[in-house]
Amino acid sequence: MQRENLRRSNRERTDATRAALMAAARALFIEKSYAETATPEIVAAAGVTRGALYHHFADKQALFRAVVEQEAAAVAAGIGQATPDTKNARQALLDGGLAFLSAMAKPGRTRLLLLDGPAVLGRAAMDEIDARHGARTLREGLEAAMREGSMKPVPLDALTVLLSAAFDRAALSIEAGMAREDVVETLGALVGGLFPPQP
Amino acid sequence: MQRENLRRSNRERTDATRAALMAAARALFIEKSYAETATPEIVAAAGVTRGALYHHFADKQALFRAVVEQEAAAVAAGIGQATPDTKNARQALLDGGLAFLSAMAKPGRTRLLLLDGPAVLGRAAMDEIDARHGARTLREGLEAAMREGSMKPVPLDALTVLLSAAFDRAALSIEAGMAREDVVETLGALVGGLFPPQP
DNA sequence: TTGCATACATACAGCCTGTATGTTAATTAA
DNA sequence: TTAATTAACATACAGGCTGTATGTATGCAA
Repeated sequence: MQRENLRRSNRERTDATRAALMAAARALFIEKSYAETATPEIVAAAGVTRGALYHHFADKQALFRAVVEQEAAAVAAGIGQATPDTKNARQALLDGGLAFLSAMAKPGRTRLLLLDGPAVLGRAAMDEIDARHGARTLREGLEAAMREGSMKPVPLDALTVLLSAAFDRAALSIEAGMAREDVVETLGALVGGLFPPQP
Repeated sequence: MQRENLRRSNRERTDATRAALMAAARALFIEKSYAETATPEIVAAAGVTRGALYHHFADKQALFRAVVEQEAAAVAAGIGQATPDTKNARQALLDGGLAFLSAMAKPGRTRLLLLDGPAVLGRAAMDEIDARHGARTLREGLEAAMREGSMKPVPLDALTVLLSAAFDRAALSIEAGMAREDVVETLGALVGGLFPPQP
């Protein structure tokens, strides 16, 4: 009856157990927040014991970090896939932004990446995480636009961070019920304002 | 020895105890985050017992909410004080933004209002809190600018939320070590972009 | 001054996290 | 192939924390 586990290599068992833990944790963290989710619940949902959890992850926070990291990678993948980058810089930026909003529309991602993530891991850690995954997209888009000369020259790091914050809040607001079209129009105005009209 | 408390009215005792609890909690929440601060620490720092805490606040989260509310009010007061609103709409917006950044520079405010607040109380609750205190400033500034006709017409709610997010992240970034002048310049470009050049 | 409400202090129950210890199966060395 | 080692768990335990229940003393109102 338990035999299903027996004839698997260690590597397979590890992968399966970690995946089960991360899936269960993800669902609960989304449903009830990190703080209100207890490890006994997680392991029950994953069908393992707390021993397995603490064997594979240093502590509850490490499990959370793994989930967040996986989610950030998924968002980055969603954006990268939807960006054929064959247009002018301004349009590419907006298209990337829309892809970001679509990716963030998957339920729970805003809570993991924008609410609990910064509080549990710290903003510096979150910055590092999405610098490693997605944020390059935005930064490179802005850099390209500035080099091409169509955009006002402003400090690149600061602009990346501030626009990123606006897109983050855009995702949050849409999830909270604000009209997506209004949010998108406003993002367009914000980004468009950085491109002076051609004489 | 304990006599200092005895000859005070109930109202005075309540005020003093609540203030002591909130001050102690504020310091610890800032130093170590909400999650890592235990109520025994708080009451020890405040010089009372947990009985007093749970007499005056429903639970730990209610104490946190009171601290956050107080802090939001302080920020709003700081902004309101520094805004003589005698200039054009665009300059008034930027001045208000600078006042916001100065107010948020007080140590710990970013953690309370921008990191732990949204995670512990939820973004909806935070929105409601600073709608009740500060956010009106920004919203009204934008509304004035749009009515005056100098600013592009965009959905007001969306613009308020997105610019607010940018200012929030600006405060966070400055605290994290980013050059304030770069951040301010970029905010100026972002806001300025919403004002089309006069022909 | 008598009775009730307020402002606490103390004690307790349940839960949660992280660690220590034990057991079985897979891997590696001989 | 077998012996030794390590990985992958499961179980038991120690401390700490939260919220509640209960007890007590002081302010206040009649």
